[in-house]
Amino acid sequence: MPELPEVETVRRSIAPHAVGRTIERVKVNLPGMVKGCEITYLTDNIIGKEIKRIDRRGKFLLLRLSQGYTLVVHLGMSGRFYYAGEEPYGGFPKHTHVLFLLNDGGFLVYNDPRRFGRINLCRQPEKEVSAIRLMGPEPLGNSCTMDYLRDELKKRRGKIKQLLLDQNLIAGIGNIYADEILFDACIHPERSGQSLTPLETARLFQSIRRVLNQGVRHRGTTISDYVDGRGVPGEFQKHLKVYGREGEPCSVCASEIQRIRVAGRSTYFCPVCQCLEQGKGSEGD
DNA sequence: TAAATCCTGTCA
DNA sequence: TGACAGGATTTA
Repeated sequence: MPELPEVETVRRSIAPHAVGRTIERVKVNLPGMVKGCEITYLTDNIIGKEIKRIDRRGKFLLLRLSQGYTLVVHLGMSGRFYYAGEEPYGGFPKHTHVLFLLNDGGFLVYNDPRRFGRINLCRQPEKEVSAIRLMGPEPLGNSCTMDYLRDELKKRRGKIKQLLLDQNLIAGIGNIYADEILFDACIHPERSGQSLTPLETARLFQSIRRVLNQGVRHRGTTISDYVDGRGVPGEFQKHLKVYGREGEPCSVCASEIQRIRVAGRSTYFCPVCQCLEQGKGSEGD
């Protein structure tokens, strides 16, 4: 579910209810969701800590706690992380795996039907969590420059769609936004990254920033599961140009949107706007 | 580089 | 009943 815009929206919507609060109790219903540290380490050390700040790195939420601890949360494919002012009548929903009771009587709720997510407590996530350690720059930050993108595309192999999904190249892009970015940049998802012309690389760079910013502005994309930190769905699904639109007319040229499989993922594109031969050098991949 | 894997839920 | 789903890691 959650890509950069969704995780960023969760961060922003949860912060007003969590920052400044203290974690009074923690309840782990499904021990398997705690990965990367011992459960007892988490439960023993998190009690009494104040949530000082909430950061995001790629698709990770980082809850900075007092005394140097960080609660690391990844939502996987179907995870939800939200604030609830009180326990709902009839109890928390199915698949609520971890609960944090705050000192205002509210809860931070971690719910994940497919269990692909993870939670752990550590002191230096940027060093201890390898996915974060190896992660590429933030596409909406200053460290991700066009020069960086051009140089990386030059040395990597593979299709551009797959490269956009690689968190070690650029952090936070997932299947929906990769397709929307490539449509915005008029680049076929199966083009090899190395074959992009300087002009196309420049377009891609702009499209990454533009589309992700749009996603954040519309508070994320809700296809089915995703809700923000207060349980509110996003709006960007109303603005998707290609993702999930197989067979529908392209909003630009009215050609039928196609669906293919790239790197094991469903991939939607316009065969005319994103022509495979556009600016193509020679090779395939 | 691709496919299998971890899971449950939903839809055709 | 089978295919597929917003992710990431492991394996062949």
